[in-house]
Amino acid sequence: MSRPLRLAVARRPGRPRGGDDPQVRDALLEAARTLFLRHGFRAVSSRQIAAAARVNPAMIHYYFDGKDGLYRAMLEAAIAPVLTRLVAMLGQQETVDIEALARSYMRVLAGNPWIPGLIVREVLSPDGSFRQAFIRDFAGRFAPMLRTVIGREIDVGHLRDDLDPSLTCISLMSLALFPFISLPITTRVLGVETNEAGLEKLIVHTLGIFLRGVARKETAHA
Amino acid sequence: MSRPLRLAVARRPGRPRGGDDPQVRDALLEAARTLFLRHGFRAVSSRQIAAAARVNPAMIHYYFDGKDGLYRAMLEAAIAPVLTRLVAMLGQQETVDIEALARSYMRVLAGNPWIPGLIVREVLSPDGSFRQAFIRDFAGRFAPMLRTVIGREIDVGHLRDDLDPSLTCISLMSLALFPFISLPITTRVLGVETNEAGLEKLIVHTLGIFLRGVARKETAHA
DNA sequence: GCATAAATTAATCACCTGTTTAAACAAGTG
DNA sequence: CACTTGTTTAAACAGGTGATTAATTTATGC
Repeated sequence: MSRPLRLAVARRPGRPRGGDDPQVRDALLEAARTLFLRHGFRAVSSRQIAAAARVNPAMIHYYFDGKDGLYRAMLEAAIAPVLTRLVAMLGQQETVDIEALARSYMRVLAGNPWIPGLIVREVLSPDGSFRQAFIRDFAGRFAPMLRTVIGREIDVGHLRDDLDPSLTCISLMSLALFPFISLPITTRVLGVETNEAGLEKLIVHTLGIFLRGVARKETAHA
Repeated sequence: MSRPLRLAVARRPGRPRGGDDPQVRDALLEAARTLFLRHGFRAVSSRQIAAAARVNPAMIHYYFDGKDGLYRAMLEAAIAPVLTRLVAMLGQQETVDIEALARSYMRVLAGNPWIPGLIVREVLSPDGSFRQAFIRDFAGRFAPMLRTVIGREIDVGHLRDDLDPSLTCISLMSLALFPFISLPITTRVLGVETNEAGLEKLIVHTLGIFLRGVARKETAHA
């Protein structure tokens, strides 16, 4: 029992044995993702994040140049994969099937439950700190793309010709996104189920509403 | 020029002449509404509110027992009138016209632009501090009511009989609410207009999508 | 082996937070 | 007049904030 403290301390000062370990950096990113997305940027302190990552608070400044930098890094790490996949999905194919697009979009939201929360907190909230970047890097490109696709469908005659493309965009986004951002409420006041079967029912229902809502009279939904 | 400071200070200590002035209290409530709804609870300090109200910070504790109490009072003052009106609107009439209901609901949102922001920040955001009360006092009553109304319309045969009432509720809320909470984004990426004409177009468009989406085949929309 | 660089710690910095206190002043009351 | 009550102020309080520093330990290059 000569040096009992050694066992309690996870890591003593000094350069670690292994080469360059991304342990500390990754632990900080993970803790930041959990805490920032749950409680928001201002509500979480650097000390809390460091404690959750079992790391010294000074490491935040060492690796990310402060709390702001950690936040930015966490946002990029969280958003980038999904974003690029979604944009690629829309950019690859020339003929876009709106139904398939909405379907995979909703599956992405259901598969990454932190996305709706992030959108609500950082994009839709007044003063959302990510709003500007979100508009520039994503919405600014995605929304006009979608409008173009819808406009073409209207011109071709697949959709009602009295539709406004922009407003139809909004309706589609509303139907596809809002159910997920309101999930914490609707599960409690409407008893919506979040399992796989419930998700599939939601998708089918939503697509049913939208497709009937935009279809020409002759082209009634199957 | 014996006591020049008197002119610079707006009010010296002591009981004011008039009876009980609600000036300070109201000034605090107004400043709180402006700042809280714009920047959120945590981002605004007591000193900022007091400064905006041109009042000593201690007045917050004197009148509202602290920042929390001021927040609660501000929420109640802001929500109560709209809330009671909306619930009364749904409770009075026995035969509910869904189209008229959605229409007036959207007009309320458009007429009180701070409501969408408040819902996003305090209800939909994770850790939204108003979420519990919102569910208990409003959504918990409003949503089941709406579901009942929709379910009856399905049973009567006005709507498709393969519709799920709960999911149809969500679709209606999505279509009616989301365009307003996403307005700061869509105005910039889709150029949506927010004037009276644009609002009317949005309402007509949204109702067109929804009513066609839920209508039976025979009962095609006008 | 020795100097240098990298990684980590404990301690501390200046500042801001919500709140509280003690006093000052004005009005009402006897 | 004295006394109490209500309102307001300036000042301070205890605690938390992000950021920084100096010291410490280890790994690496020569």
